[in-house]
Formats: sequence, C-alpha cells, structure tokens
Amino acid sequence: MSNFSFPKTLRLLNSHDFKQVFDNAKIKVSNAEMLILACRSQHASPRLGLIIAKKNVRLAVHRNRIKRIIRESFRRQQHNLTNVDIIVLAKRGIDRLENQEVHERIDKLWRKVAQKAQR
RNA sequence: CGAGUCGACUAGACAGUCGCUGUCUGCGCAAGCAGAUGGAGGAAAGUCCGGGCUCCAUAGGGUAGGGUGCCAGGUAACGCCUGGGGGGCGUAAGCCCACGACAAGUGCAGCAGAGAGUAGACCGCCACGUUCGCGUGGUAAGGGUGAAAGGGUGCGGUAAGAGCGCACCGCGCUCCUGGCAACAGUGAGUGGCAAGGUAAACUCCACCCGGAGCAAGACCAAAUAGGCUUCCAUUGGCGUGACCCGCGCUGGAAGCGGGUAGGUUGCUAGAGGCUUGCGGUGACGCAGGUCCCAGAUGAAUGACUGUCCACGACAGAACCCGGCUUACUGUCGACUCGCUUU
Repeated sequence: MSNFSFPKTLRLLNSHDFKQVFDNAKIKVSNAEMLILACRSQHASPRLGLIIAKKNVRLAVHRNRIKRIIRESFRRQQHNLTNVDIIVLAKRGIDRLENQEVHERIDKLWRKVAQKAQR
C-alpha cells in the first residue's frame, strides 16, 4: 500500500455530504485549536471536509495555509484511518500556530479518531 | 558622512521526495492511468470611482435624486493622468490645494467687547451747557476687546476729525497687449473705494449620470402539469427596479393539494504583454515584429528535507480591465541642504 494521493473521492464534495456528518457525528475529538466531527460511511476509504470560518481566521492567507497543512497531513495518514467521513473545524487562535505545531496537533487528533472508530 | 526629495526595479535562490489542478498527446467502453507542459499580486486587499460585458426596450422625454467644479490636452471612460495658470508651505530639491458664485436670496457664528454688519461712542479728542457731579451733540486719527472692527502711507483740511480733497501704493470696472484658454502686465483710461467671513450651510450657475449585477445571463435534465374553490374584470393586470409620460405583453389575483432544487456554459486572446521605429514638452498616439501568460467551484499553486545568503515584510485570483487609497521588504539612480577633508 504505497498510494498517498488525494483525489476527489477522498473529499466531502457538497452540502449533502456535510449535512450527513453533522447529523450523525458519533465521533467528536478536539483540542484548543480545532474540533473534529466524524461518522462511519459506506465508502471504502476515509473522506475529509474542512471548515475554516472567516470569523475565526481573518486573513485569507492563513485560511489557505491551515487548509493545506491539514490536507497534507490527512493525505499521509489516510491509511491509518478507516472508512470514516471527517470534518475539521478551525477554532479561533489557530492562525497563531507555526506550521510544525499544526502538524503535530492534527496528527494526535487523527490517532484519537482512529481509536474511537475501531470500537 | 548625515538629513531629505523624486523616480525605477524587486518581492529569497537552487536541488530532491511526496501531493493538487488546467491543457495537450497516448491507452482505455468507462472510472482512470502514463508522459509533456502551464499554474496568484504589486498591492490579488479596501470596494472608493470609471468602463467593458449581460439582462431589463434599441433606455426615449420630463421631474426628483446624485456627482463633478481654475484652463487646455490624453483616454473606452473617470473623481485618473499629463502640461500650464493662481494660491500656500519649505533654506532648497520639491510638495500641497473641491481653486465657479456670498455687490440673487435665506441662514449660521462660543467668549471678550460700547459696537460683529443698511455699523458702532467704553476711554479719549472737540464744541456747547453746567448746580463743576456731569449732561447734550460732533468725531473712527489714538487707546482698549477680539481670530476678525469699513483699504495703507503722507500732505492739505478741520472746533476736533473723516477718501472730505490730493499724491503714491492697493482694489473694482472698461479697453489695449501677450496667450487656444485659465491668466498675466512698471500698459491706457476711469471710479473715492467696494459695508466682513462662511457655499465638504441651504442655494444659484455650468457640465455629467437610466437601473441592476456573473448568485448578471444562456442551455440541458427535471419541473412550473392536469384538477378544484373563491374574488375582480378589459378605463384592468404584469414587465417596471424613485415618480409621471411613453413602450411591450396579456385576462388577472388568492387558496387547496402534488413535486424539484443536479450539471454545462458564461470563463478568459485582452482598451493584453514585450520590443523596434516615427510623432508629441508630456500623458499618450500611430505603424511593424513577436509571444500566449491561472481559470479553481467544499474551492488548486503546497508540505518536508538539504545547501547558500542580505535570514525573507505586507499579504491569496473568483467575470475582466483602467485608476485611487491603504499595508509593507530590499536595491539602484538622479537631485537638494548641512558638515568634514582636499
């Protein structure tokens, strides 16, 4: 298993997909900077959706940066996650973290999600 | 060397690994796979102006409303830019200015002050009266108040004064000269002379502006079906979006019940970039050559590692251009002033 690509099949694509996760959010994991909602899905692989609110991260540059880092991390960890749909919500203050810090913290959250999904 | 002014450029570089996305080519029924190649900014920002484009009528007349405001030019257009005039700031390079009209009308102005607008006697000065306390009148030269007090200086004049008269300066008007014009002038004549300020106060004058925006709009699939009830009625209703006219279409409105909200396009070849020549003081224009340079849509241009250096600021396209404003890194050039040295 050496495929680490991130095609559209690994993303939540429309409001219907997002609504499904919000309504059936069995798994909730969070820290000071972000909140993860997730639920099991019919698909073979995990899928990711991001909500970085303008209210919480004011500058577009920071919003893009955070999205890219989370996507990159998801791409590398995708085989440790099972068939769950995941939404990551950014909280206020996340734009003050350095890139490396964001990496470390999102990695911890992935592990927690994987543990909860196993049960 | 220091302080400053103006202009131009720049926005870490290179290598490797793993990813995202547009296009092209090949393979494949298809999903997709492989290769090649392109992939944020000078402000992409604020959304403050102007235009293109789209629909509303091919946007036409009037009112209301809004904008602009020295002159000439540039431009698709502008509130932008260039050149010029006038005023102000700075030793200077240079910078700043909504810079039409308050001798059309209306309004506004704290404190001080006698008086703040067809001026005005508190002190003073002068004349007359006087019970010697002062009263009546004249007077804007002097004092005082104030941001601002009705042209300035001198001479004449007078009871004391005053553009009351005169000279010079200043100001208004007419003409002349220069300039396309704004405007300028040791120009000529004329008027005693102007009784304030404020128009980003109402207003007046001149010029300009139809509205809404890519969630505009177009197409495909689906659907608005069919049906029932009630009301109004062709002088009505809708398009219509500040209002009236005008124009176009047509029976219209409400309720009951059933049902859907996915995709394609618009979407990037343009008032385009670079370059050469010519015209112009310049903004810019004309002609030739050459290049194709993001097009996402839960939203791409990133992450990590290594090396180097000046150790990397502000900041992310969403239909597209031209400006303005704001944020901010570094470099270079020209010029100004000061100091030191020669």
